[in-house]
Amino acid sequence: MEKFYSKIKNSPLFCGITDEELTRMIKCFGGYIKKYEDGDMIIRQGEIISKIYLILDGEVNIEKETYWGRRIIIQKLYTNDNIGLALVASKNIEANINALCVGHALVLVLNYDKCSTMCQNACSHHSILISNLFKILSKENIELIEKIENISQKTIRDKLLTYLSNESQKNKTNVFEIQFNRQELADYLNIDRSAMSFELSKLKSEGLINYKKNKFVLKVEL
Amino acid sequence: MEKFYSKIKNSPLFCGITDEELTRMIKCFGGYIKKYEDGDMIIRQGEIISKIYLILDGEVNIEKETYWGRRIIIQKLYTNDNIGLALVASKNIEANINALCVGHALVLVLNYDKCSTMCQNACSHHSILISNLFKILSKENIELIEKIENISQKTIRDKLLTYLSNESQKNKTNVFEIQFNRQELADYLNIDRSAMSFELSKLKSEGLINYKKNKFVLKVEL
DNA sequence: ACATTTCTGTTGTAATTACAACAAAAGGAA
DNA sequence: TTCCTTTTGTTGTAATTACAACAGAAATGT
Repeated sequence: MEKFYSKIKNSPLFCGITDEELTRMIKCFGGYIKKYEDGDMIIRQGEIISKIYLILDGEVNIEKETYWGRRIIIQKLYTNDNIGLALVASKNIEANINALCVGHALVLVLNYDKCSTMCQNACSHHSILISNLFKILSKENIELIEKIENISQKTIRDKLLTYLSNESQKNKTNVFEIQFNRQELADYLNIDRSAMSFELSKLKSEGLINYKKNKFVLKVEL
Repeated sequence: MEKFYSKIKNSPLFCGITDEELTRMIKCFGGYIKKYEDGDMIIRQGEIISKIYLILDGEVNIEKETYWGRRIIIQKLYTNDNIGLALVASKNIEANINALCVGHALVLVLNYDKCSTMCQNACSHHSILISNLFKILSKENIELIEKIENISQKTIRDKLLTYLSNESQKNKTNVFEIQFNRQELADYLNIDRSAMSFELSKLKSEGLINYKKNKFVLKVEL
């Protein structure tokens, strides 16, 4: 556990918390590290979540399956991201998503219940943590709205251009790498993969974009 | 202002805060009440937001306009909801949405900056407030994911059935009223209004649903 | 190197949708 | 009531998409 402290300390979750406090907090939270393998479900739709999950290493997809069996990718999470954070605040709400491990992953698991009941006002660090939770959720909120923008476009072409434009802005350059492979991108934008590939080719042949594998160049500004 | 205290006190934002504390807080936050009329922009895309907006009365649409001029309705807010809460946490982020008043509205405006800088550790109520902010954002987060589920369905029919099913679950009955008129619902689900009307008629004729104006009966379970 | 698997691109067709134009219904104001 | 406006429903057509089936490229293992 101790060898991860430097990593944990640098996460947004524990931002502003000193080393000594961190040690106390992890004990107080009953924190432990869990290893996940490819395809493992970290959170399953319908579960009640009372733990905070912090990704120390690896990649996690937040997904949903439609009634008709299609996969929806809500978002992709990486190191320093929290999994299903919004679910811990409301104690009686069932998870509305699945969290799936992609490849290997290391996750710090904290018992939020323990904290929120035990140290209500006792621990000085508790208020820092809640403040961090607020900031993290804010960021996630803004990202979800961006995703809504991406998938709300009318045509495949518009979805791609909006998505690429948003990625370009986030990377602050028109040359960037995207996080999804083609199938994942299609499941993120809710479109057919082959139709998407076709449209990508068309955009390339028209000179609006260029790409090779996951490296993209956006040659137009929206 | 005083006459709104009972209303303000019952909002999730000030949940768990006593009357005396409330008075102090509103003063400390530089709180005031603002009136908006139909079509007024409460938050405009691109603005830096440092205020907390609490709807005391009325209806507010969170919208976005696409590059190609279509309207996207992200969500609809009512009394006790906060407008653009996620935007205040990150001080340098531009608003990614518009907040439009629908009809008349009364909004309590609080200066979050003032609070977060002045009473960092001084006010006991500050930590309660942050904790409330976390809970509110969590709920909003879950609602955004639900919206993503709704609009991620493949066909108009699936979008409608998923949306109505989710509404039915939230209302805990299969007879319920929806918040949108037809055009708004179409802009929420990102589909053409007339095509949606057509599909609604079809669903009704097939006996899967019934409706009259905004009153719906869902006769199937997804 | 080879074989095998996974990922990506291409094409044709049937299904679905957007759009426009219009009709019908509902609601408000005089 | 009548007129006018807004909202909702209907229909035909052109555009877009999903889907299936396949081909080619890239990655992986032996």
